Amino acid sequence: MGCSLKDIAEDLKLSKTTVSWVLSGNGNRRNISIETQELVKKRAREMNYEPNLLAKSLSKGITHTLGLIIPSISDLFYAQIAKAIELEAWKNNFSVIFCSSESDPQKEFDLIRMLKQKQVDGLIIAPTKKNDNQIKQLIVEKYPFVLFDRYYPNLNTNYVIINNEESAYNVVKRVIAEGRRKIAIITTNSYLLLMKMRYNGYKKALEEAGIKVDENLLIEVNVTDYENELNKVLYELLSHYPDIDGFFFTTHILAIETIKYLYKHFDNVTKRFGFACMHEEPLLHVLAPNLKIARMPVQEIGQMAASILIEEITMKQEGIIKESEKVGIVLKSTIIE
Amino acid sequence: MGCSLKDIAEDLKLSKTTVSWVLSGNGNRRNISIETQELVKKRAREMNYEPNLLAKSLSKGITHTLGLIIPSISDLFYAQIAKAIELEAWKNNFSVIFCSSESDPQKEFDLIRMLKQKQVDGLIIAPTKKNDNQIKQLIVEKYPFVLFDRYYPNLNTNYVIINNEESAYNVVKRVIAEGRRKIAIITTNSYLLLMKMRYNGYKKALEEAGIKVDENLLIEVNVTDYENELNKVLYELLSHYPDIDGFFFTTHILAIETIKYLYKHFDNVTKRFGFACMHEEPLLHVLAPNLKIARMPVQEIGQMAASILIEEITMKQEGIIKESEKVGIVLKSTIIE
DNA sequence: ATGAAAGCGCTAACAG
DNA sequence: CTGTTAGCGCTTTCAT
Repeated sequence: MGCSLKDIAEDLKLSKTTVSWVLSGNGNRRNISIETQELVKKRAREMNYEPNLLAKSLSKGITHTLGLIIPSISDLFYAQIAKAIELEAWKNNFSVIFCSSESDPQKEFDLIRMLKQKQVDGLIIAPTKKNDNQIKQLIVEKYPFVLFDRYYPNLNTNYVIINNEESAYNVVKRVIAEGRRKIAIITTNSYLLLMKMRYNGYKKALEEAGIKVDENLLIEVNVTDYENELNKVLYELLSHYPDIDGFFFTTHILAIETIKYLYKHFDNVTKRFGFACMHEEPLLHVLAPNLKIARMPVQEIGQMAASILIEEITMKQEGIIKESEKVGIVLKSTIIE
Repeated sequence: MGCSLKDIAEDLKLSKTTVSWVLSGNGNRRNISIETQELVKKRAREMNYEPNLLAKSLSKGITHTLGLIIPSISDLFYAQIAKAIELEAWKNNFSVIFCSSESDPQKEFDLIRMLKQKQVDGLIIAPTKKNDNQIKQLIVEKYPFVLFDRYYPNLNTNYVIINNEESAYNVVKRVIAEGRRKIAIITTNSYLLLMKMRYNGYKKALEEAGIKVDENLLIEVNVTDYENELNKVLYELLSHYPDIDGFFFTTHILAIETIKYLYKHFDNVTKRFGFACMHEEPLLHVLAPNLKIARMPVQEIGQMAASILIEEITMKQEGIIKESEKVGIVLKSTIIE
């Protein structure tokens, strides 16, 4: 169906080389006569020629494709970042294969492997695992990649994260400033460093205000089943400690579910409770106007991650090996109240 | 870095052919001795062999990659469908390159072209254009693809859509049943067939209830700038027709923005107005408990689209050409009140 | 039971 | 200015 370089060459009684030069835009640099160039281009158009990028990639050793691995593309936070990544990639003539790891280490492993086999030029990963040999392996192989959202502080990698501790601190501080004293923290995946940091921020804010940190007000739920789990856990929490007057949510998903729950079971929700959460969700602020939000700079996260990666790929491609000059970026959230 | 078939073959003093047979799992079928098979596999493991899928694809003519083109991956509706597509693809050993067209016909065009050049085995598209030559071209070329969300009724293609008219009708009917009589419709992209269908459903519900359809209550906004536009337009609408007592939104985005606006400018929003909208958004229902929703079967849409496409690709691959036996699927929404 | 060789569609060093 | 040739890594027909 599709015609190839060879077809054009034969048709024109030229060599594949010549045709290749002009069609890949190197006609002038290679001193192909203008007439020949025009001829080839014209014929290519007539024959509806489309280059086979697969063949080109195999030959040149670059696919102009990135691999993106995130917990789930249907999570708005990651979807927004994915969008920014895609845009930046498109600007640079890259496309992206997107993969949801489902927070499953095994699937993450398989995905990375598959993407490497498909010869993507680089990876952007929000890793799920605590300590990862595969990541170390990537480093050893000098495979270009950048981590975001989560990272490994003791590994020398590119990464883009946000100021988690500070954000949490700022937002909880504002809830305290409203006069709330008994603030519960709802969290998940606490084995992740970023969650620890958010907890630390929460703690710091309380301590600074002279409030004792109460372990009983720390609630952790399992992400995979939070809808059910939260209902149960919140019920217990609020019956044992009916004087709770505030919540800090370490993710927007937890905020959504909890506020839903509260609306179902309490009146005057926003009078009774103060709220703080990480990441903005469109309607949350309407529902709880007193909510303090640390808004994530999603565009920047995606844009930075992609451009850092593409930069590294390009360098590598051109043989410029700037050994171990990895870039780590910490972006700031915006506090909304 | 990575080693190839050839390396293993040389190392083992075997031919590439033999190594290829066993590593691609065809050892038995090709009568390679068990010992040789074990030997090869062992050595491959030791040498950390990973197949180059690019080369394999070029050779076999199948990439096991799909292209997905949607208006925007950061739109929750599309993100959910994308997730379902990805899952179904993964099950069948396919991966997917995702592309946001930004509702820009030119970008859509370029994306389809690029994906074809990258030799994706098939496309899943939520097309933006009214009438599309490129789509017709795909048909001529027998390029596997499936449309969803939007489609071209006069073209013989695979498609997966929902019962737009009926959904709109059902949901508006319920608002009327609550006693609302002056129901405005907020819509966008009315050139799209699916929007026309939703409008028809709205109209049908009104007419059936003996309510005159008032053109002045039909508001269309431009998606690309709806935040600003909506504010202005709603202000005017509500000053001219202060007795409006209900809204039907043809997309969840419009619902979100409008309800935000209403909460800012009115008290007793849910007493004063009845609401109906297409597609579910988590918090909307909490904010407006009287909202009638036509919930889209996002999982099914994605799952169906992907499996239809993969089915067709597989058929084509195996040379089974079931000429023009395209499948069109109309899924039903679920009404929530 | 295994291998030689051509081919997928493109690039690029080298020749002339 | 243009062509020859080998090669990217894998598959597959046809020999042996």
